[in-house]
Amino acid sequence: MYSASEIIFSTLKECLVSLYGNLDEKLIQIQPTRKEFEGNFTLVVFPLLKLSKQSPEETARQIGEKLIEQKSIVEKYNVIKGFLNITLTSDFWRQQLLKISETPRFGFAQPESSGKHIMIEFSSPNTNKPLHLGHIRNNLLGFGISRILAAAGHKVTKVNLVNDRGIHICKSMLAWEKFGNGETPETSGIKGDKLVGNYYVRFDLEYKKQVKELIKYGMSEEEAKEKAPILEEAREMLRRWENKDPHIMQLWETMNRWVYEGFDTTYQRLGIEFDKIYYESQTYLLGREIVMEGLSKGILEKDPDGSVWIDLTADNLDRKLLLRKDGTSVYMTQDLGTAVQRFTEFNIDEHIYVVGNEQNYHFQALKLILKRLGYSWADNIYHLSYGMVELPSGKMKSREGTVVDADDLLDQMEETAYTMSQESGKLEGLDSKTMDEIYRTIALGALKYFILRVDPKKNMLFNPEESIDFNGNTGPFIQYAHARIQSILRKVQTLDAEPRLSGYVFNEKEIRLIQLIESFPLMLNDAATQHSPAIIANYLYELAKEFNQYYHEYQILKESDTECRNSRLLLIKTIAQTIKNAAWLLGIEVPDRM
RNA sequence: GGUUCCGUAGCUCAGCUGGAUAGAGCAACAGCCUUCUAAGCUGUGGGUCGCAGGUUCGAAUCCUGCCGGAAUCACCA
Repeated sequence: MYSASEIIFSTLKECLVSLYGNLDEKLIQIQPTRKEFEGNFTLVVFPLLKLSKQSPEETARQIGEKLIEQKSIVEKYNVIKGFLNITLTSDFWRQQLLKISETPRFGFAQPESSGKHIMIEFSSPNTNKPLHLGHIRNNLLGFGISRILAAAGHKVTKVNLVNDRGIHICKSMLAWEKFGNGETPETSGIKGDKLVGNYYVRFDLEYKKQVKELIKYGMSEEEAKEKAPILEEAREMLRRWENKDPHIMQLWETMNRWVYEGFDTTYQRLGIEFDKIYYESQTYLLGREIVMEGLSKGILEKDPDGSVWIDLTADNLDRKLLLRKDGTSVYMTQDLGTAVQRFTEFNIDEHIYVVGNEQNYHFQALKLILKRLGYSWADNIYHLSYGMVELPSGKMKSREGTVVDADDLLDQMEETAYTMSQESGKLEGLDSKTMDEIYRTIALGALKYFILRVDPKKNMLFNPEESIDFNGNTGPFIQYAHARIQSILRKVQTLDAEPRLSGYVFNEKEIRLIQLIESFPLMLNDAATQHSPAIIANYLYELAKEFNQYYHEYQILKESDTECRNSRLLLIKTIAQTIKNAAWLLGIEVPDRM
């Protein structure tokens, strides 16, 4: 079907051509009419004045008259300054509504119809600490974008590259060996990822103590930080890991397993899943061959000490290390390797990395290096760079324990949902299992909306003192609108007249709602091209708010005129459907009652 | 110092591919539940869109410069 904006565009174009002859399409500027004026669409006439050679008002009137004369879908128009406000007929909007209501997944493209295969990497946790609010933002963004891109018709592969090796893991392992007394998730009753995280904090505590001690004995701070015995021990452990020392390998596997079990619980709770999970312990050697090849081609350079570099100063970046003097690889080397592997072996067209903005420099360099090495697809790498979640006290730091834990936050929110629900008594009569499910849905919806409604690239603030709100511009607000509609629909068994034939004339508010529903595909498209779930979140809010106002102002079930009643029922049913679809893109479920 | 991003109401955020009188929510205050779910609705107060120039019929939006904040510029990942 053609959208109203497409129709109004071609309609206007036809009229303008007949008035002024052929013209540049860019001159036709159409926007939805602002709330305070009458009309559905507005044509800005200023750009057309050169053609009409008349005043803005006269030009607008001329075009308006032409529209009325030639087009039956145009009901009326009005002119304010240089703006031509056009009102389309109620019947036109009814037809649009009918078509939408008959398309359950309205706005969604056919699966994989674009022919484009996009890989998206997100989450990518370290296995030495539990997930906190910052990770939640990463996960929700990645998952949201995946759904949005899939809905836009792309083939999407979601991957998670687990950072399961390195010095930071050894720190947890070492602290556990030293201070753990054999503690396990089973013996302690602590969730695996938290248990391991505790030892990461424990390590840092000990490390700081030792540094302080060394400084007291006259060492410089810099040297002390470098030479603390426990850090040396951790380094030694990493060396033994790299040499596959059986004892270390076993410890590593055990503690990682604890973490994975913990992660799985949290992922499941958040409703997040992946198509493929990579482990860095299996990919960290990738990229060396690519570097060697670049070296032989003279694109890279070798220093006297044997380390390999690329000089990016011509592009305003620095010199970047690709292989250490001992020949081992660094972070960048591995990323080069995995990128080449994914583009060539999986034949993907685009690769999105959901990674915090602290790594902007890294990804800028990554793209540039790949380009220098001759990979033309380097331009199809997109770094979805998102801002930090900050606390009033500043950044979250796992090491220092100043984080908002993902599980704790969810628990707290479920508690809020429970309390609010008990107070309202709306769920009375349901069994406790169903009720629990609803609390979970509301808590999750609140959290997801809270995170996703903010433009990804902006830093956002979370104040743990003020718990996440369930009123106003929130997830539950949107869920509530849906539940209200379902509540009405539950009470009506059949539509006792065919809405298709109805002579009911929609009022302004109703047409605004239809127009909003109708613009959903545009929003989806915007969200996909801009990689921004926030666009969908804000759209949802607008739709829910508009509905709530409508709900308050007009009767539906009690409307005696059946044509009116059925038209309204069709409208709200379609609103519910749209809310559900849009919320799904964000991973937010909408309950039928709450 | 270089690079990137951000700066809109007391707070949290929309709006930014140039269009009409800059919007929401929270907080404050005043109303609305014998009427389809009050997690809602209505109203009041609250703004130098960081500052200064420029581009033009028109700038919160684009350009330049400054100011303020964040991140980054590791033989860490």
